[in-house]
Amino acid sequence: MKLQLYNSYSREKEQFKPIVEGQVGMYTCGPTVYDFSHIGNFRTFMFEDLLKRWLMHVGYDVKHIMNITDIDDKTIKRSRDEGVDLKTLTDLYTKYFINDLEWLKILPADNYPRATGSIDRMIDMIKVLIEKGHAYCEKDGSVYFKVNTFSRYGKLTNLKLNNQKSTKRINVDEYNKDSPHDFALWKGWKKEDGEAVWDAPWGKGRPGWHIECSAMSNEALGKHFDIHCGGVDNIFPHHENELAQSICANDGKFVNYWLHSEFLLVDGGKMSKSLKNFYTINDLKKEGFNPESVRYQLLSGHYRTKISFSLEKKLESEKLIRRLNDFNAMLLSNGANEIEHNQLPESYVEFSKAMNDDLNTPKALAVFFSWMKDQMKTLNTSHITADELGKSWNFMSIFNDIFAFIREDKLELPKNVKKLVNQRRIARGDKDWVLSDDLRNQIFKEGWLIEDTPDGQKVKKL
RNA sequence: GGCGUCGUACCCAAGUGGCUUAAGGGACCGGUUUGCAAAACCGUCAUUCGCCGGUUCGAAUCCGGCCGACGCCUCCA
Repeated sequence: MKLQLYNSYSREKEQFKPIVEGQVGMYTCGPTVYDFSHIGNFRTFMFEDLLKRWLMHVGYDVKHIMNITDIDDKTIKRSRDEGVDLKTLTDLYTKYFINDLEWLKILPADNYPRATGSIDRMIDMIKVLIEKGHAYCEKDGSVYFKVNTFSRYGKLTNLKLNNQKSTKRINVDEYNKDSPHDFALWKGWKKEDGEAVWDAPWGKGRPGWHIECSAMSNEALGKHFDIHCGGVDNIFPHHENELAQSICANDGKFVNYWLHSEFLLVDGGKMSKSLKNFYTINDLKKEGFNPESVRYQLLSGHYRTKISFSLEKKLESEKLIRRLNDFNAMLLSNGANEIEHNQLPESYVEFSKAMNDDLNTPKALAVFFSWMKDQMKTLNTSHITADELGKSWNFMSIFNDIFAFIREDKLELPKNVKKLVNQRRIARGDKDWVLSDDLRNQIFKEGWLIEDTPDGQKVKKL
């Protein structure tokens, strides 16, 4: 089975075919760096990471670009509120963002272009749009995209413009646009914008939100590329507008596959800063999460279904991660990694089929776990051939290349814990079970788990 | 008002016409093992897929109605 991906544009699963054989150009909408990103944001980035890892696994050379939005209403407001200049603020939160990605073991993009680095390209595109009659200038120096000049407008979103209800968020009187649906390509300078200002032929100001992605994807991946991802909330208006302006400016094709991940819910509802029902990576670290169990929580539901994040699921995911790591350790202790082998167990076929079916991770995980159970049984109860071990190791390695659930931290026992473990070894030799149990409790309180095996004590980090 | 998604065991979650008298994970309970634990293993855990009706030889899966949850409709991943 070949890779099938659900394309938001056609609203169906399509077989994936890259523009250039063997290569994939992938653009993913990155964060607005005015604050810490939360776990909901990371769900999307995790999905994109999964997609990229799978594309790489099936043999594609992936070029991945993730933009950093460092100029918009929120960044400007925040820098004004805090009295910090815009660049200092956005540099800081960009750094935090990259650190969080690293902690979550999300593979870095090939490039993280910043919006402020592509202003010239944006101005060029806007110029073209004005020349072609797709955009118009207003007295205040703003430039708007004229939505009714693009007949396909609304196709991605499946919205019929004349059928829309006016919501509180859209106050027609505030704008001097021809139509309320027209969106800003360029925003004329206002006093609140301070020094966030660039010169353009139609007046000074700053870019609108959507034009940055058109400009940056264009620069990095060309006018026509394979995959564009984001969260579902980006479909409208962001991606719809991006698509319209890109196609109109470039007279042609833009993106072949639009992929969107669903929301992450907390307490059954959408995360929002105003409800304070969101977690940052720092919050999760404080709660004692390890990156692998966060990865598991985010990847154990299909990317197009809403999932709930909860602290209660922490135990479930940790248990699973521990079991996986035990299995991995078991393979290692049997020397599985030293066997040269290029075959895979039969279960891999089913695993790969699930992944190729629009990244069906719950199914793929089920296949792997079920296989793992059989393997563990064999390892525990009977002899396993070198041939089987080699195959198992290959599957385990591939699995970890995709999901990264194996903990890498080399855990050094703290001195005091080491001492307690030694004392316990002696107590056990003396069959002093009372002392032994007491020491086990003490070690547990230090955050380490003791398992007694025929080969002696095994110590694991909780 | 328009567009759309979803409702499967105590919890999470696949399956979308016969291969399923419903995967996988977690919790619970019983057993093997253990000095006791832990881990591991074995067993148990939905005659049933929100409700009602229809299509069909056959439906969790298709159609209709109802109930419930959620999202989008101009700057939120």
